[in-house]
Amino acid sequence: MSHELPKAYDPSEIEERWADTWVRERLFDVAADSAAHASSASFTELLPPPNVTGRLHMGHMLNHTEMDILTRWHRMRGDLTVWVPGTDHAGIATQMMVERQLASEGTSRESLGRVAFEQRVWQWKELYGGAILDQMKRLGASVDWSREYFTMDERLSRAVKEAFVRLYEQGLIYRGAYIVNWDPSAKTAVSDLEVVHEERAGKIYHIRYPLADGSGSIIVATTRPETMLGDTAVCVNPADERYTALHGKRVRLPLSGVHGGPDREIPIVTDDWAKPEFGTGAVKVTPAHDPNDFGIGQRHQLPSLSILDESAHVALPGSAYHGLERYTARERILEDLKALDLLVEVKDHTLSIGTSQRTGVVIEPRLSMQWFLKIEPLAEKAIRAVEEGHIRFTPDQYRKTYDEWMHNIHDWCISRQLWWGHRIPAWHCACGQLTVARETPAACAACGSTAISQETDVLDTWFSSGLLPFTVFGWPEKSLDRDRLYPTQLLVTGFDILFFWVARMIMLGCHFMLEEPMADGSPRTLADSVPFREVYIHGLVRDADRQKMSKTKGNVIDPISVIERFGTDAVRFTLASMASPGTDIAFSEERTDGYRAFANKIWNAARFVFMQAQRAQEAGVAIHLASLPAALQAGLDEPLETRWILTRLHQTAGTVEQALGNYRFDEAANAIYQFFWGELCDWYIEIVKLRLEFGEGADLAAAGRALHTLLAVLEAALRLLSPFMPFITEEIWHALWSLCGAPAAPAKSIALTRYPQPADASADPASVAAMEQLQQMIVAIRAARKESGVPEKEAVPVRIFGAEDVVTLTQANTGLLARLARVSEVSYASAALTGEGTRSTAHFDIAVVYERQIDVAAERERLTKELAKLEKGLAAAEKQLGNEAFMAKAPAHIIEGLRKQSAETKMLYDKTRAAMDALPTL
RNA sequence: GGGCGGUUAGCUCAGUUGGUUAGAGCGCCUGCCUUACAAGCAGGAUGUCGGGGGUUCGAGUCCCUCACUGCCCA
Repeated sequence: MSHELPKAYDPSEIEERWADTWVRERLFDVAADSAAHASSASFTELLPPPNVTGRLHMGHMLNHTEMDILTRWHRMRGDLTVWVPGTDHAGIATQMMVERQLASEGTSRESLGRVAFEQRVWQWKELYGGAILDQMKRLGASVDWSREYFTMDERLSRAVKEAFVRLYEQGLIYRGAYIVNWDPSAKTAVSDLEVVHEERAGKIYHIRYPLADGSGSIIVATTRPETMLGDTAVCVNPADERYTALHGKRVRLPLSGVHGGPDREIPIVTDDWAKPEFGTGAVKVTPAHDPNDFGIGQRHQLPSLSILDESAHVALPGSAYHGLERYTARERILEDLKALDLLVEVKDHTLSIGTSQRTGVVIEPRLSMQWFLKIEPLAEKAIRAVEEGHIRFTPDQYRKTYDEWMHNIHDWCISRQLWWGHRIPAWHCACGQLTVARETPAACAACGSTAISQETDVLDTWFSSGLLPFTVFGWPEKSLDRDRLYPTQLLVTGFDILFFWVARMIMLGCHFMLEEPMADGSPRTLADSVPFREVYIHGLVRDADRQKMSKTKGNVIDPISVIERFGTDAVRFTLASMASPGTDIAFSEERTDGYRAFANKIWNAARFVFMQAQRAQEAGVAIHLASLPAALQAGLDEPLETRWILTRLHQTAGTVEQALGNYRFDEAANAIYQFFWGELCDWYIEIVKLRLEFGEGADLAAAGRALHTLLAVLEAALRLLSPFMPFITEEIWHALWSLCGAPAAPAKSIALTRYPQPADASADPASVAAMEQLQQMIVAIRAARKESGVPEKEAVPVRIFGAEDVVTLTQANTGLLARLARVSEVSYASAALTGEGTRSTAHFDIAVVYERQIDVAAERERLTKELAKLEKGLAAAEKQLGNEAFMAKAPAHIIEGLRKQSAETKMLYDKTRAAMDALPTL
């Protein structure tokens, strides 16, 4: 009993079934020892770990589609292929999520306490953390689930601790009070990268500060008047002559008195940072709340006065503003300044404001004690790794972006004041000693006190994810995985995490792995220390109008819902076909609909082939599926269409091979699309119908050969397509192998078969030229028929004029002309054909013999247009050929080509002219 | 302010080191239910390659400039 495909293509049923099967059968797991012994090339990829709180969006879908195409391609080429999935604990995001949940229950993390809160987050993770990976399975991602990780896993946590301690021991981690970006909502420091700068309309205020000696005043300009409570100086440019007389004087800072005491006196200092042309040329200096002012403060030994607490409320006991939120404080201060007549001017001003990437609130620069990673020694190696070509970027332009950033990098603030994350392995003692250790110490290393407490800060999430390329393979332990799978081959990601993640992995990978010997014990070079050898950066998925998707705009496309409507295969193919390196993707449903139609086309082509196989078997023709590889090799005695389709398969495999090697998903997808639909379905299947004659007296041997070619080409085309459309190809492929009732497919999955290589199919370039000639002729006849008003079904006689090769070709393929162009009879003319119902090319003329009148006016219009076009081409060619410089300098093949083309154009022009003249005048 | 892209058919995009008369999909127009597929088949229309200048025998492709537009960094 042969496997029958249902008449209707229904992706949802097929896809869910196979997605489950692939995971259940663990098809893409690679055992560690098989990895060690494999002699083939390895292809390892790390999935950019989605946040455990995440939901799949179109960006993931693009990323996963591209990675999966490459993974499946490499696997089918026989490489040792490992794609490692996992999720990121996502410090702030997850903590916020759980805190929100707690709030809805009327409680908070503070009332729960740290330990209980952490437990609560783990519970949350167990319940909801798998959502995004479940969604991934629906995409068909062929990952190695046996290697799945979570960044807070015991094993990875140990590695994180080890990395931290080593960096500390190497003097690369230090702790200190600096101005950091403070998120007053999450109440934690964040790194420079987590601050999003945006332009906002604001105001600049000119405020008069009276001189302490009563001799006058100085006017400072500021966009943040509330910070004046923390001013410890006023600064002017030393070269600014307006203020020379004030150098060294002091001002009395308005509103700064506490407990009814006097206002503070602060000095006027000179520093180049004050720009004479900005505002009044005099700026207030608030070292505790502005990074630039902090610099001035350090240069002039000014005190730092913190006046805002961790939630950005004024913290200045005894002050009238104590306890006010920062913007309320601003209003009150402005009112009071006005009342004192100290607010000189208020002007509109566009200011660049930093907001928190996670919470969206305005970042408050704040002086606080934090842990930093000294970045320059790491950056140096990371720069060199790319410079020396150990890591290649595609598109190449990102190399420059990377380089630029790496050269202007600042120390990385790695501590976060959160409860969810890798807690920093450092212990404080009352004696002031800090103990950094791999294992929890029993006592203070300096004074022996057991009253030590662990640092409350946790590490930036990106610190642990930056280590992943080696920690997932077991670092710091030695392991087979590490020897065999590091460095990974490729990283596929969006540019948005180029700095967050890609750059950090490079720095940390080069730093840590350089110390690790190779599998054979030899020292590792920088080339083998890199976390990956290639980085492919894809664009953004936008909506159909090229708008960025955002929740506020309400134009977010949910991949799962699109998948439900069109099928995963169609969505994958859409993304692949539009994924041209360096460009964003405007995701359109119309286009997706088109690729669902493509899937449907494939489905029906398969149904057709299977029906033919059934017919053949009923007629007693045996089908030998084992002979399919041999059927891809055709001798010159095979029919033209056989040699042609095999040649095209050969060429298409080559195009796809090259395209995928260059990350040209679009070219690869389009080549397969064109081959499958435009050639296999539109031409080959139509032609082969002629051969599939299993009736009485038919040539069953020839029909059997044609059927085997058809089966072989279909089977190869499915393999070619399977990385792009894994589900439908899997379904049809299995159906194909059960055709003869022999249920043994050569593999558990099409994904575990061999990817078609050009040499798998024989190539006969002459067949392509001949076939093109025939195609042109058929198209010409169809057009002429239409123009003469021949009903679709009616067969008509055709006259042909052409050289001997044309005659030979048509004579050998009359059946083909009859079937595809409904030609009842061919006769040959001895002279060029003109007149009604005629079509000409440079090589032949055809005329349909049909008595009905054609639309002379329309025909005249068509010919006129045609003539104009030919004339233009002819003129251009003649001008070129008449150009002595061109003739002298252009390469021979160009000249030759142009000559040939010019001659053909001339011939066609004459024919068209004649056809025009032959039209009856009105 | 510094840097990097983009501008090609109605729409979304290709166009390899400059080389013959610029392509695809969708959409549009016309005719067909030809039993694998109407989610289809066949035929057809559509471009001063953003403007200007330059290099070259030859420019969509290289250079300069202007305009518009997007992004990154400060």
